[in-house]
Amino acid sequence: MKNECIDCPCIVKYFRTLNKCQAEELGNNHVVVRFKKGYPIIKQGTFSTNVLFLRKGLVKIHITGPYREQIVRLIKRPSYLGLPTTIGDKINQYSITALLDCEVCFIDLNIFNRMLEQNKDFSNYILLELCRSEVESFRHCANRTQKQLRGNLADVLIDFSENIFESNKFLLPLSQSEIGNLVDTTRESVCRVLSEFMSDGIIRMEGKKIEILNTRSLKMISQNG
Amino acid sequence: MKNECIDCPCIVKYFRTLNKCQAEELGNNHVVVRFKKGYPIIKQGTFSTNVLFLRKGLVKIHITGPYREQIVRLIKRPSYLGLPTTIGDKINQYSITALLDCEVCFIDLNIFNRMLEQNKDFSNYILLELCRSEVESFRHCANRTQKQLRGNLADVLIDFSENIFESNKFLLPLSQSEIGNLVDTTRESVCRVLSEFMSDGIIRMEGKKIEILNTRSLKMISQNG
DNA sequence: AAGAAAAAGTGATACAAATCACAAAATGAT
DNA sequence: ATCATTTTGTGATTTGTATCACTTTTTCTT
Repeated sequence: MKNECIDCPCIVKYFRTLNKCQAEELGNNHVVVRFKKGYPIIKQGTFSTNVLFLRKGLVKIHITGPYREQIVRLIKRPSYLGLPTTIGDKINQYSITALLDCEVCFIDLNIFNRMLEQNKDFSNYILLELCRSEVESFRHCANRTQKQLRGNLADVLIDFSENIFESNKFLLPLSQSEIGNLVDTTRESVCRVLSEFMSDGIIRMEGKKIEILNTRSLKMISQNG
Repeated sequence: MKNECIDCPCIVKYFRTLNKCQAEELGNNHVVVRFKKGYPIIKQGTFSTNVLFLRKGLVKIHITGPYREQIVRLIKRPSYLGLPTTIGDKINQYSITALLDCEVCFIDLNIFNRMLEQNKDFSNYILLELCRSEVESFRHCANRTQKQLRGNLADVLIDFSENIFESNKFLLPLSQSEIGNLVDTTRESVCRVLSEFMSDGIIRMEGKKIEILNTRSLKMISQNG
């Protein structure tokens, strides 16, 4: 499963284009690991000494709450994974699981820290990343708790089409109970609302393939709960 | 309202004790502002070029959601305020309001950035702060959406007595509708549950003064929803 | 390709909390 | 001290969603 790679295109290439730091610093101090769809990348409660960078695929960040599993957010490439916990106390506060086949760079924490220290642009960039992601979490959370089911589901569908797949037609890589975990509801309720959306002609479903037929309606539903 | 202060004890003193950076760097590049209970310190959507440090008092972080006001968290001194937004895109993503009389240091963002650049320990400290607060947000959010009202209210009371006032007897600086905004429910429901807690002998109330009579019960309620 | 396991669909029922509607009490302003 | 305003307390009713129970369909395994 593991395979070393000296000249892999992940963050090295990413930084080269963004001009964020000397890509050379990484050298072969990182490793690319492939994860098949559905496999865990990080497990809540475990110890971590690597910074992860998602160079291919899509993952979910989820935490085991008091009663059910809760999906906090989805992250698509290219992006760092779990920065706050790796930089923080090293104990992973959440799990990360592959929703599609993924390729993840594991960067040694020492190297990462050296980069942080030596490169102002880079550390600035990381700081900004953290800020953005916290604000993002706030918004996400506020929306979810204030809207009701139809609104939240509409949001998920819109988000998928706009940000995750950038098309109105996509293969939803989540089961209905996973969608439930994302919008804080049960599998059954997700099913019911999706059926409603279908019979209202807002979406069309074929297995896990979803096509959004009426984005305007979805946005309306998103707005008035 | 405003008054300059060259030798104020806020962050200067704070850093001196924590040995996080040369307190001198701040010099008189910061200003202390006092806010009376109930007054807004930062308003969502406004532009900010200062880093804030709460040296006295208690504040709420709240965002105007699609339907109601939502309190994201309470912050007591000593603590930075709104770091992610000030460091980020400078537009405040949430409001901050004084719950008790407060004193806040306004530090010029340029100075703050210079400190970040020049002092490794300091920037490390800020990085850690950000990480901690993000993870904290996750947990808070997950708990709230998974438990039901009684559990959430119990949590708020426990949090107040343990972290905010460090005593079982406190003057609750929130109205019932504010508590509602904190646990995502209505004023009426908060009232009802508090009454229940009273008649169960778990708490005692005199106006806004709340005394916790049975912490064990509260923890039980917190645990099993 | 066949059988097992997981996911999806859907009705009936239960229930926590929202909403509405007032009255009582507390707090602030003049 | 008095009046106005904001908070609190509580009942009656509605409602969105959870829960339970079962069937059908899809997906995975060997």
